[in-house]
Amino acid sequence: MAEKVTSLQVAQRAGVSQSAVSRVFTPGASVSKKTAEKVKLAAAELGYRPNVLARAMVSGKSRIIGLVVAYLENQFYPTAIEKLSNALQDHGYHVLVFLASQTSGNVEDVMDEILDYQVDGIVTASVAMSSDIAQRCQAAGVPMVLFNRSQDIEGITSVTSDNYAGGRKAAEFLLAGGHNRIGYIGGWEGASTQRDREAGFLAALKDAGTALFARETGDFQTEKARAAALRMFDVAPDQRPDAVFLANDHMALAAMDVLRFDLGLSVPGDVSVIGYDDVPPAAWPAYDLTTVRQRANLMVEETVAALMEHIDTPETANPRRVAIDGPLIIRGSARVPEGWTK
Amino acid sequence: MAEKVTSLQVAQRAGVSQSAVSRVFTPGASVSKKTAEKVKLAAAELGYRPNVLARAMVSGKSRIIGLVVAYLENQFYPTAIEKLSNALQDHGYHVLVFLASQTSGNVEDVMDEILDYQVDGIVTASVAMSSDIAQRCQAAGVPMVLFNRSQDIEGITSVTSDNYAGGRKAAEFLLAGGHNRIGYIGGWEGASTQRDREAGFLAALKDAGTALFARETGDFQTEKARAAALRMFDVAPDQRPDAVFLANDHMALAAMDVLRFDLGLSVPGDVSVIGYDDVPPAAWPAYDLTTVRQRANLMVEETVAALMEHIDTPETANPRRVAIDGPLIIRGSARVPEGWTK
DNA sequence: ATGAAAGCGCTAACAA
DNA sequence: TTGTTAGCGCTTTCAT
Repeated sequence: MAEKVTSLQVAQRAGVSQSAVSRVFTPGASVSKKTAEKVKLAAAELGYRPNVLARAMVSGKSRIIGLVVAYLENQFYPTAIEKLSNALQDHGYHVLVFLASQTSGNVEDVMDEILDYQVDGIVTASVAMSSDIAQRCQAAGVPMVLFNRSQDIEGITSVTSDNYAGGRKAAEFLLAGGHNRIGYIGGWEGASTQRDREAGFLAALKDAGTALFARETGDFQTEKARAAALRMFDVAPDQRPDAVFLANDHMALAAMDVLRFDLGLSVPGDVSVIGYDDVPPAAWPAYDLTTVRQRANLMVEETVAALMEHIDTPETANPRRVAIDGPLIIRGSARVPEGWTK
Repeated sequence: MAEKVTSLQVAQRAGVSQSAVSRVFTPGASVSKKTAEKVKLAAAELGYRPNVLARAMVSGKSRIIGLVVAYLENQFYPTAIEKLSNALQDHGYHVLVFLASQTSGNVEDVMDEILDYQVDGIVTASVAMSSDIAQRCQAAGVPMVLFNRSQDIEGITSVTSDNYAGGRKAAEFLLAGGHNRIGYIGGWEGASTQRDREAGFLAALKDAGTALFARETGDFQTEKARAAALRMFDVAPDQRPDAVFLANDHMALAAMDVLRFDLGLSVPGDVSVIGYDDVPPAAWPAYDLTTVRQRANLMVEETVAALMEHIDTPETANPRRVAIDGPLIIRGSARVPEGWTK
């Protein structure tokens, strides 16, 4: 079996020094055309490829980005991971995945593990971040960007959609549709997405002089969202909201099922439903969910750009909080006000 | 800012040799209780953590598993990745993700990149594998297991569901339901899952003396599956199949939408539909899809077990082809034959 | 049980 | 442009 081929072996075969080989495989190095060719030939014959780990040790750059994810149930994340991983591959980086679930300890432990791998940067997708952890990364000189979460921590870059504005859009649409018994089913209360979406939603309601009619929490989970929907809608008709905004599509889809199949209500005839994310199933005809789109492509682009900037030019890179505006995608699950078009 | 702490610094602070520190952080090494305590204290004070990359260089074990994925559209994969990553974390490994998409070159290039990272093992999820590549990995001494794909290559371990048996189950259920104009919409023809599912399906049909009524290809993609469904069902009623089996749920969901919303047909009144995978949306009331379940948990367990075996005891580990039987989950999208129960 | 010393495969000064 | 030399931070003999 073909054993590990080192740069030294290539050097010997090509009749050059080991460092010459190293130079040939280092983008910006100075080598003559002739040497380069000799080396490349020898390398090809031997099947040589540089050892990334050895390179990482001496150069201090592993070309690995640590990605911390909490859960993948919400389909927004798989999509985002795919795009993120792709974008980073184009920059010569690869993604090392860390799941911050119960079985593997808490976020703090995970961050330690990440740092052990000498990653060049960290992306946390929807994970609560203590300022303590953030500081440790900063101390270690490892840039971090929060994806789909913002945090009130000085000097930490985050990329989100404009959740506040998105919440407003949902409310304005419902208001324009003539609804006046409007409910809200929130996500996990610790999430900035939940807070900001609700804040925008409530602000727009308030601006219109309307009070929230009902509120429940679904914790971003299917079963809890179903339970929340039942609590809110399995009541006397005159106690029932005529519209509901849910903090994400995942919950909105579950709520639509409860409304239509458990309670026999019509959507949007009896109740208008709006979600947030615009995950693929939201567009499926069986749901046709009106929702605020998160522009995953843009969010990923900004994330990668920020990360590269922090890695390449740490001195000049300044932390920022990017909030990307997303459109309300008008479909059939909420009554369409006069003058608005799909 | 806290600079990088090395084992040497810890050693000096603890008043021991650098190798003593190494031993304390190496599970099976011999250190006295006293030294261990001194070292641990010093390490804690300094915030020392071993550098995984340096360890990998000398030990030859990176504790990194390369994962090659083609696409994450099919929701079976995100789920599987999450479980896989979790299981590997419990064994002290982490997953480095490689996407084998167009933008990043073909599978071959990706495999080279993976090997550059000195991974201890490779899992390929639904990726076509040439015997050439497989051999290169074997030559490099890196164990590989194929997840959800089998391949006719000598000596390569794969873990799949029992797709042939699953295909049979779908056919038998449809047959028992009294259907006699049965159609099949296949996935990407290069996939072993597609081939095996169809082979089992056709075999059961043949056993019953029934011929396939119609066949189309959906390539495992939403849009192509929609188009295939339209070709198959947008015809004169007497030319229309009364049942259809699709090679995965992703396509089955799309087909149900076409049937009900584009063509105004009733499911299962006019047409029975069966899918394969049992992804979460299959259970949603709006679809309530009858489907063959892939037991992701078991598949992941087997994958991890095989991988660990190949890594820990390469001599005694023998390649195997694991096919895990999965039940037919009877829901509402296909007529339930007398005597069968949900 | 512990320390000294020799690398793992590579990059990055530094000379030449 | 090239070769020589010195490490990167760690594990692992080998003595002691």
